[in-house]
Order: sequence, then C-alpha cells, then structure tokens
Amino acid sequence: MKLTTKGRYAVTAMLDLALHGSEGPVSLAEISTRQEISLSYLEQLFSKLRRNGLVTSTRGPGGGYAVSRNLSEVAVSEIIGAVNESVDATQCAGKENCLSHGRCLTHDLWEDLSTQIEEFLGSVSLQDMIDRRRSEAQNVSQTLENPRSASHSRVKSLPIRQEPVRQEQVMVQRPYA
Amino acid sequence: MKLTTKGRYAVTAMLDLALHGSEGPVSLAEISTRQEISLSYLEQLFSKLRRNGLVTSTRGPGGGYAVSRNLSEVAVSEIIGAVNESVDATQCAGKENCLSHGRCLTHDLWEDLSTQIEEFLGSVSLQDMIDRRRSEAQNVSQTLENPRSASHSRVKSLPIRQEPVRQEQVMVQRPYA
DNA sequence: CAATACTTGACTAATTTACTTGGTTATGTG
DNA sequence: CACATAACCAAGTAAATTAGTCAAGTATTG
Repeated sequence: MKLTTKGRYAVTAMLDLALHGSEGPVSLAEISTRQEISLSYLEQLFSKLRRNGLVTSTRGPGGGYAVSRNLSEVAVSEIIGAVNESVDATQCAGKENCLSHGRCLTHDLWEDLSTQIEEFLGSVSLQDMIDRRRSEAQNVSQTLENPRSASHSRVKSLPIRQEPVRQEQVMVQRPYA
Repeated sequence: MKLTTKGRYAVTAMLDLALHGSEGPVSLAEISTRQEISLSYLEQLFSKLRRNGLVTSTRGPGGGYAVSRNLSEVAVSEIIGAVNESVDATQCAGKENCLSHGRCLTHDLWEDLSTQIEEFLGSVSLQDMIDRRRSEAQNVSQTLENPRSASHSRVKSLPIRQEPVRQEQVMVQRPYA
C-alpha cells in the first residue's frame, strides 16, 4: 500500500460523498468547494474510482457521483489502491534473482508487513470511520477506541516513546473543510 | 504517516542492519550490495536515521552502523517517520478556518484513520517482523497470524472482495536480496 | 435544443524520489 | 606516519509522481 496525499484526497472525497450522498448524486463541484480540492484533480481521481467500481456516476443536470456499494462494504484500502495504479514491481520481481543465501530475507519481511497494512486498511470501511466518529461525540482527545489496532488487542505492545516521533513527520495535515 | 518507497528503503535497510548487526557494525557498502540500494542514497537515509536516534555510527575502518536500541523497541513507524521529514501541514492547519457547519468533518475522520495507521505501525517492531517470519518457517502463503490486525481481533470484519484489489496496486515489489 | 455536468485526453508546474559527484573528516592498521 | 576505510556532508540532477490546467468532447435533463 502506497499511502500518500493522493490517497488521502481520494478517501476524503469518498467520505464527503458518503456524508452528502443520502439524497441523490453529488457533483464533483460540490466536493471541490467543500473539501477544497481542485475540480479537475477530482475528475482524475473519480475516473479511477469509477473504473474500479467504487462509485457510480449519473450524467446530465442534477447528476453526480454516488458510492456504488453499501458504505460498510467499501474498504479504505480499496479507495487508496484505486488511485495508486502504479504498476511498479521493479527489479527482482520477475527475476527472483535474490535467491541463494536465504531467498530475499528482508524482502519477505517487508512483504509481510505490507500485507498487514493492507489487511488493516482493508478492515476499515467508510461506515466504520463515520460510525466511530459519531460514537465519540466531542471527545477529540487521544484515547480513541478503534476497533482493532490499539487498546484491547495490544498483544506485544511496545513502550513507544512519544518524543522522537515529532508532529511534523506524521502526515496529519488539516487541509479539509 | 506517509508510506512510500522511501520508507520501504529505510525499513529494508534497518532490517538488514538488524539481521547482520549481531557481530559489530555494518557498513553501508554491505547493505548497498545486499539490498541493492544506492550507497549515497543510503547515506542520506542513515543521516536522518542517525539524527532521529535510531542508529549509532562508528567511523573509520571496520566501522559502520548499528541499531541504537533493542530491536523490540524500534517501531516501524519511527523508521518511516524519520526519513519522511516533510514539514507539510499545509492549509487549514493553523487557520482552522474550516469551522462553521460541522468543523472539518472529513478532516477529523481522516485524522482519526491516520492516527490508527500510526498506532498500528507503531505497534510493529523490527523484532516483531523477524520473529514472525521465523515462526512461520516456510509457510509463505496468505494465512499469516499477525499480532493485531486481522484474524482473531476482527470485530467488525468486512467481506472484502479480493478481486478489485489488483496486484499491481499493492506496493509489493521485490527489489530485495 | 440548449444548458448542465460528467468524461476524456493532453499538457504542465511543482514536488519528491532516487541517485551521482565530489569532496571532508575520523580512525584503525601496517 | 601513511593510508585505506568508511562515515559525513553538500550540491546537483534525472526520473517519477503529484496536483493542477485547458480544451475538447458526450450524455442527459428540462
């Protein structure tokens, strides 16, 4: 999973769609003004989202986009994956030339982690995100009781120190209205 | 958390360090040849890793780098965060101008998800990654029993369809020896 | 039929990534 | 002490990605 601002734009737009799409299709112009994302950039993103079957479009006046499936059936990983269609798989992939002394050790390690991230983001749906916020009300503080990541299921938890992880490094920007 | 190839390079290098650093420091030249990452790119990455206190360095012949802390105390999120020092926080952050009709709804939603991803990656240490692989032996198939994400703690699990998530989208490249 | 609004494609500036070049500095060994 | 080694540092750069513009379409509603 590649997780960049592009994917965040897509998730943000899909959330806007989910929140405002209860009464008919939502035009990209609306999302553009609400979320302050360039209309033409949204067009690019939704082109991919549509090709991946995440949204449906209705043309003509009063038209727009709608989430194609039930909100609980749209995983965040699908949204991010849809807009990141980079067919990378650079070296070593087809060749598998990294055999011999252990067959690509770190490669396998990373691939496992990548699978975990994929599974994690695959377990969070649009509905999940909306539900969780609703149940929190105005409790914006740290202690968010998410379904799976921290808290109760902390098996081999680490005493992660908070200091070295500076705020600037975390991609928690706030360009959304 | 910004999760790009840069972070993967860093995690890969740190894993190499973890696997080969049991007997003295590991030079970047070694990592470069093993992981096929450009030496000078590694220098850039390790400069940041060192500044963030994740590795220590010894100069001169026979010198190199070593993981500064216990392997179980180095979270993947720290590694990725160390090399992604982008002080973004673009619009809306300081201004908080997105108040009024609901105070930045999708913004909050995304921020929550971002926190979850951060927590998840913060809960996986270098030692975790190595341990898990060891316990799997040659069972490279899908069913990996990870500590927290899927399987047992699947509370509101989704029937995620596997088809739309194409292989090309997932950043599972294999450039590692 | 005409306005609306989605769709598509080509093109572009800015940014980031990945890498190169060319050094300087510290340090262990012969 | 010379010297090889390897960390450290700074600039520059090509490629890729991001984010956006512009200009044409095409479908649909009123």
